[in-house]
Amino acid sequence: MDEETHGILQNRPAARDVDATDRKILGVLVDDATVSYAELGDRVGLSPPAAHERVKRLRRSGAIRNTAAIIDPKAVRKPLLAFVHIDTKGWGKTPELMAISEHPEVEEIHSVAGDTCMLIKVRTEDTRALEGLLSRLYETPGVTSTRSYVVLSTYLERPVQPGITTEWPAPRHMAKPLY
Amino acid sequence: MDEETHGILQNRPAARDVDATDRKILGVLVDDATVSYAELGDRVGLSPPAAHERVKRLRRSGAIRNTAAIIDPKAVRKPLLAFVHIDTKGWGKTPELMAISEHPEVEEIHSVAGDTCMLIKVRTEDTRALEGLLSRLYETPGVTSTRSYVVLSTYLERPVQPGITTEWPAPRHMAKPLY
DNA sequence: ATTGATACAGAATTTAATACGGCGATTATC
DNA sequence: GATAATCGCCGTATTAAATTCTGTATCAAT
Repeated sequence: MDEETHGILQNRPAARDVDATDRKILGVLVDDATVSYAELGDRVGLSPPAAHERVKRLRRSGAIRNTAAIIDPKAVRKPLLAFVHIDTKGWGKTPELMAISEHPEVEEIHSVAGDTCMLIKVRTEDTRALEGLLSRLYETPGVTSTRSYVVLSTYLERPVQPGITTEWPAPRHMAKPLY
Repeated sequence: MDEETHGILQNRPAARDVDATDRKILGVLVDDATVSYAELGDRVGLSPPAAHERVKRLRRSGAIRNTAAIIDPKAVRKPLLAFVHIDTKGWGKTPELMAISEHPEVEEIHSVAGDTCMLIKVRTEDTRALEGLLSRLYETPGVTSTRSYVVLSTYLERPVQPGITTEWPAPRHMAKPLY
C-alpha cells in the first residue's frame, strides 16, 4: 500500500502534487480566471475537456482555494493602507482574533517572530477612519499597545505566484542541510 | 456643469460610484466569482441580464480589477511567509523596484511612513530559500540594510472587502475635519 | 506479458453567457 | 408644471461555453 493508507481520517482524496502543466494553468488563471477552457487549453497545450479536468482537480485538491473578484480598494472607499503591530498579553487566540477579524477593514492577521506579537493589515477610507479602527482595536481585550505604519505608496501588489522559488545554494561538501 | 467637466483628460468613461447593490454583488463575487449570473441575480435581487450588466460596468469602471484564482501557497511550495523591511539610500524608484519585483517570491512592495523605507511581503519554500532571497535583495543597488520578520501563523487572509468602513466620530462642535 | 489506472482527445448534450427589444421610472429641459 | 430623454431593468432569443460520455494511448504494477 502507498502513502494513501492513512487516508481514512483525511477527507481530501488524491492530493497529487502540482506538475509543470498545472503550474502553467495556475499562471494563466491567476492572471485571468474568466478565460474559457478552450482558450486555457490552447495556452497550455491541452484540449478543452482536459484543461477542465485539470482545473477541477486543482480545485478539489485545494491548490486553487477560490476564484475571486479582485476589488480596487479606491472603488469601495478604502484608499488608505496601513500595517499595525499589536502587542498583547497572553494571546488567547480565538475570542480576540474573532473580534479583530470582524472589522471589514482588517485583511490579514499574522503572528510574527520578532519584536512584535501580531501584525495586521488594514484598509480604511482616511486617517480619521484609521484612528477609529485603531481605537476599537485597542479596546479589544488582551491588547496592550499598537503601533501603526501608514503606507505612502504601493509599488507592487499581486496574488501568490505559481512560479518556481529559486533556492540558496547549499554549502559545498554538505549535500543536505544540517537541520 | 457637474464634476465630470474635467473629464476631458481622463479616458475612463462614467465612473459612477458604487451603490448598495454593487456592494452586494462585489460581496458575492469576492467570495466566489464562479457563480452564474442567474445565481448572482437571485442573491442580490436582480434578473440575470441585469446582474450581468452591473458586473460588466464594475469591470469597465475598474472597480473589479481582475477575476483571479487564489492559490494555496503550500500547493506551489511556498509555505513560508515573511515581511522584510528594506532601508535604502536615495531610493531611485524604477530600476531597483523592477529588480525587486522580478523575484516571483515577492508579492507586495510598499513605501511606509515610519521607521523604515520599504516594506515587502515574500513567500518562500523554507528558511534556506528565504536566506537566498534576502541575499539577492541585499545585492540590489541602493539597498543598505534589510530586516526580516518571519510569520509564525496566519490567522486571517482575505481580499479587499466591499463592506462599509465605519468611521471615527467627529469631535463635537466640529462638523467638518480641520484639515 | 497482462492487467489496471490515468490522462487525454473528440463528439454530443446541456447549461449558461450574451445580445436584443420593450417597459417603467427618474431626471433634465423648456 | 409638462414633455423629452436617459437609465436601469426584465423577458426572450440566440450564441457560445461548460459539462458529460465514450474510446484510446500511455505508464505502472503485478
